[in-house]
Amino acid sequence: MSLALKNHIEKIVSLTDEEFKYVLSFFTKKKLQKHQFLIASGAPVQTDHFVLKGLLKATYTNDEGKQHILQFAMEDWWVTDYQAYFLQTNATLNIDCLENSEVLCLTLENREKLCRELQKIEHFFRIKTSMGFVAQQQRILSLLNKDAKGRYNQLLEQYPQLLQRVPKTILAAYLGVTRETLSRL
Amino acid sequence: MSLALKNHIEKIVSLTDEEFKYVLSFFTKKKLQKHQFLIASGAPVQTDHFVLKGLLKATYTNDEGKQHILQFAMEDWWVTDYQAYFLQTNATLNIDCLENSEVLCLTLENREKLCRELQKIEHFFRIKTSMGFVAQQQRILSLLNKDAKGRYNQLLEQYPQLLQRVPKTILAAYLGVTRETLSRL
DNA sequence: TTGTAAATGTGATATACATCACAATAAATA
DNA sequence: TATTTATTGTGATGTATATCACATTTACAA
Repeated sequence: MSLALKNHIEKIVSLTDEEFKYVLSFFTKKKLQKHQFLIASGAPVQTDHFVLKGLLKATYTNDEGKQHILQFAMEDWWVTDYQAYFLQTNATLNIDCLENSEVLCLTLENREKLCRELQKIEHFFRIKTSMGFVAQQQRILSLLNKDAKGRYNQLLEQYPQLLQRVPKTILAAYLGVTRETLSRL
Repeated sequence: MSLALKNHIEKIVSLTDEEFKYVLSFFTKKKLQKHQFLIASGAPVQTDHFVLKGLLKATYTNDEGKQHILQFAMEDWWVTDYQAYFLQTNATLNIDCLENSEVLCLTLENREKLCRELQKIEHFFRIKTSMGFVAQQQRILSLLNKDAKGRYNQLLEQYPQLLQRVPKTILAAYLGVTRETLSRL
């Protein structure tokens, strides 16, 4: 249900039913299977995505083939290759599904049109992005400050659900350690 | 000169002289000496800051007394303890001056008022924050991906000016290595 | 100028984590 | 169900970086 999006937006601004209907008309729904790619490195990035259902991961693979996870995205989260999306360049990230998923897609053009026409939505995205910015600062501090164990414990505290849904191999790639190290706790 | 702020904003939206005059009326100017604190850990965070002149660092000090640098801020950059600013809680960061500095201060109340009254400004902050978000994702990838040398080289490439203005001891705290390691390149 | 503090370089050693290797389960798929 | 493929644990060893210690240089202040 796209009610999820309405509830999500209304945590920041309230919308009439007509307004929300209008907002929703700018999105398209997409269903993906586990292991399917939402964004493939090298390809243009058309859309940002609000996750209705499922779980995805955004990863960067370096020259030596080592994969690092920039973010997870589950229900009510947004995910895309933001650098490529905002600058309209090709993706450097891969985003794929850890579970069957369902997302609402928003092109940059539609996002900007929506923000122009409904200041409430521009407000929503400004506040949302500010909160995302703060969350990322916390992640940076965590990487600077804490060792593997500390980062693992913090992740458990913040997102205990992830532990149930994601294999440890994958968690390790998010924490920036090898699966062996994580296995030894 | 606060022309710097006008030019800065106009990279994203254009403002008439009257509009800019109005915008500027929401800011207050503050001058600081080298070593002076703009934000002190534990105290409330009243304002966000646009740097007119000088150089500052935002740091987090952990339980063992080790200091990590979350960001530098020089001319045309914005800096505050964003978590504390947006959530109106006490600072967990310290922000102090590496050089004599001059900043324009904007309270959260004024920021929100300005955004409400002038959509252009809400647009400006939305875009600005989105770019900041992207820059931080790059920093996270750099911390996950690169070793000390790689991160150092990237910093040199991105901000060669910093090298002239900041002692290596301090750069090390930004890169997440000890000064000894950085000294050995 | 002289004295004190900050910044830098370098050695010796310790440690967290990576890497490689292999085995044991658990889960997905034919 | 059987067969393959992913996930996890654990040992042995290597390596980047931390830590501690001390000397040298540079900046700042009395």
